[in-house]
Amino acid sequence: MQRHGINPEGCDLDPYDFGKLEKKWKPEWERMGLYRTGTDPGKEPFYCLDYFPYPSGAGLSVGHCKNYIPTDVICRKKRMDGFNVLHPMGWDAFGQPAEEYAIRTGVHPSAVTGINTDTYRRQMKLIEASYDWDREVNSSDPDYYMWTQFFFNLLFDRGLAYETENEQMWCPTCRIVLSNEEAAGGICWRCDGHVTRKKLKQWFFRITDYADRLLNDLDDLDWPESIKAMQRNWIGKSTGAEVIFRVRNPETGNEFPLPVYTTRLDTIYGATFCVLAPEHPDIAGMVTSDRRDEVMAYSLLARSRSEVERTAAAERDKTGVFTGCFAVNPYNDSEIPLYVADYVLAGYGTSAIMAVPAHDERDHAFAVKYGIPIIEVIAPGGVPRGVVEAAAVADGQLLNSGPFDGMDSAEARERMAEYAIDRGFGRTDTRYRIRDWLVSRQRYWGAPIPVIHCVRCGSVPDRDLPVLLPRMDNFEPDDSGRSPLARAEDWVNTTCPACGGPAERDTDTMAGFACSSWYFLRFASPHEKDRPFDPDAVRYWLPVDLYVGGAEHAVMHLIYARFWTKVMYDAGMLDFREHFLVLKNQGMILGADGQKMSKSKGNVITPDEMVEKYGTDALRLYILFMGPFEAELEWSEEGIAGTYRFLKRVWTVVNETSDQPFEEEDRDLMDELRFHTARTVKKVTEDIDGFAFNTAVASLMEFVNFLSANRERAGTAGSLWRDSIRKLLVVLAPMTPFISEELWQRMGFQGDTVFHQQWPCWDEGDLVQDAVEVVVQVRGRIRGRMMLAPDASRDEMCRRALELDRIRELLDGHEPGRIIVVPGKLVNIIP
RNA sequence: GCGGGAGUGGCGGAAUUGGCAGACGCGCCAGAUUUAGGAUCUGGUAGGCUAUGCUUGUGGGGGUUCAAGUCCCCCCUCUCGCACCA
Repeated sequence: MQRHGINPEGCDLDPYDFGKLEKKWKPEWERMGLYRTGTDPGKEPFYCLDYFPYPSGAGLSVGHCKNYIPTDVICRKKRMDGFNVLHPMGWDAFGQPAEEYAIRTGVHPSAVTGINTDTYRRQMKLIEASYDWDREVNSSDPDYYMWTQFFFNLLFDRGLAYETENEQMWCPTCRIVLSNEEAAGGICWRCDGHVTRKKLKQWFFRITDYADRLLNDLDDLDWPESIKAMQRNWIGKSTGAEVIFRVRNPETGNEFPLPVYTTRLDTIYGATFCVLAPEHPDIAGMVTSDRRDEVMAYSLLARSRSEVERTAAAERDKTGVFTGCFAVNPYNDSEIPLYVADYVLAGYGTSAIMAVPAHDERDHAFAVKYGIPIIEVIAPGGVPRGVVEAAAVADGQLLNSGPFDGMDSAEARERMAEYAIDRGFGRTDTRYRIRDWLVSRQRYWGAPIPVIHCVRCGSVPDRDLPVLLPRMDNFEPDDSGRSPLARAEDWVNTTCPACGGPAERDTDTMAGFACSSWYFLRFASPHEKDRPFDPDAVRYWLPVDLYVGGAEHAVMHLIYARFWTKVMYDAGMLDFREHFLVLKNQGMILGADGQKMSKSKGNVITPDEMVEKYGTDALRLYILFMGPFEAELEWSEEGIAGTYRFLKRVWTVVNETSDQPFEEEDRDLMDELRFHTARTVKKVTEDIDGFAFNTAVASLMEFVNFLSANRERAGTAGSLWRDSIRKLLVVLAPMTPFISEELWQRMGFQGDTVFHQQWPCWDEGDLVQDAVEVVVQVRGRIRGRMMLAPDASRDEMCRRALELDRIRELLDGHEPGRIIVVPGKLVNIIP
């Protein structure tokens, strides 16, 4: 070992051996129960939660650490700040991958899940994440999922769960139906495959009833704007009007009411055709016999194509067919043709529209293609723009609109709605894009839907919970849309809880997002036997103070869970409407090649290999230091080597100066030491609280550089040096626990562990320096510098600046015209 | 198209009530030490020039100001999310 500094020759330091420290302190901390949830009645609660992870077979990569290490630092600091901290971990353990693996290998999913959770737990302990493992939960455990089923029943009892048969989003690869959120863009969220449709009877949760509250309550949440924007967009509130057109079949003379939804009622005099979605339920009655074959063929073709095909085709070209029928505009009794076209979506509005080609781009494209008239009815800014070439979508003044001519769009929408209400053919209406939450899944490895189907009583909730998942050997799904559970006949056949007659169990399981919609409540009292949670414990710990995870669940987990909380609030079970007050999304860690880490690309870095090579402390510190918490960053092995070197410098400087005589000889050094120590403590405190871990580490590096540069004089600063080391170790401890604890013990500081120390304060007085450098500018350009007292007067600053040789030279005898002075910082002279 | 975020050295990034651009780290260069180094230590490191100084410089172009990475206007690029939602 190379010797430096002041140690006498031959007295070698033992080198920084992270492996030895980890081996020494892990069992010691375990024995002390350092991570147990605080119960001190005199302390404030702090609940910090990481996203509920699905334990995949691949284990954790360093990317996951970007989530778990920062929250761990926050929790450790909060404990030192004197909070009772709840920092739990558990497993979102139901789900497809374990089931797929089980099908391939014949190992039961519960066994697969056990292996995977063991790996996750081991790795989380490897990076020394300070979870209270006594509170671990597992959503596939009957003690847990019986309460997921309990909440299903709660939703059922409150009229928020219903069964309906319809065309559902179906992923042919996963052989499962998907919720709207899981099939965004027609792409399956799990396998990225194209989604098709399948007609099935499924359970839904009525999340649309809560759309307005889900939208409005977003305003008060401290969440990333992007997530809030995504949720607002997903909920998609729009205000408009529903107007009833009459459809006349010229062949039969029959008339049908056709409600359409529009946000542009002001353009209704420009409606020159109407369009039904191919899925519209009443198509059959609104087609003439000569058009029937063509219309039905079109409707069938449209419905058979995947979402992605339909959207992609639609971007190229609009298609549709004439039904032979006509719709009558209730405002002016004009008769306009009725089409079926796939650019009108089923499931939104009334699945039928009035088309105004003059003022809607899509209608315009369709009208041009099929030679339909275009009538201009809006003049933006009072000037008709002409609508032959393209639609004019802006608001403006009405024309060609009978009694409404000359009105502005906004006013016209109101007047025209009143007109429709008076005459009984329409009303104002609010619509949302969000659809009800399809919750049934045709899979084995999930929480069974606790419903019994009885011919006499219908669908009856099973109150005898848990409804246990039956043990099965073969649970491979098929293309039928029937769950594998349907094959467990002994389990399926049961008796009706209402009438006692023979009945059958529902054979679907719940989507995994049901399990994760309440787990944050379970952690408050994870071992509660007779109820999902202890209300007192929930009142103490909830809402969650800090929730951290990736951005990928913006419109899935994060919206479903908010819905369940509101339902529980309505049921009187909770006294808050939102459970995640502060949400933060960590940025992804990319491979060294700038690509997403993936097994197939071979660029995955595991914490295991990094801990082996550089130690847990260096890994933790690098994750914190590599860049802003929210930023997407590339992994760099040179980077972690850098933080490892830093830790070695810490080790050296503390050990080399640990045994100092207390002689107060060097006043300058003492002042500097006080200044640097206070500045570092302040910066680290504020940066950790502000989630700016990278700059907190940078300031610690600066501080250690300062100590290192002065280590030969350490003994001349009296006890101050030792005090600075003490504070350094305390603020370093949440980030790098092992080296901090070891050096704390070596220094012989008071207390059983560095983690039981109070977080240090700083004295603002220490931050005031005797002299500060003041910049002197001429015309905004720096021409000189001078040292002055920080509280020097404006006059003194001016005088001193004008005395500088360089400045006199530049002024060349001229009087300065104007002088701007920023006290303690700068003087700017304008000649 | 709509919505969110971001453009700063060779690289990751600092700096926001407008006040020294490039903290800290990586990489690189030079030196010291070592049998050796992918170890350690010291110093240097935005570009240009006629180099103790001057000048240019935070995606581009304008503007406000004594002073702009930061504020205002226009534009470009990247990125993420949504996308025929009437």
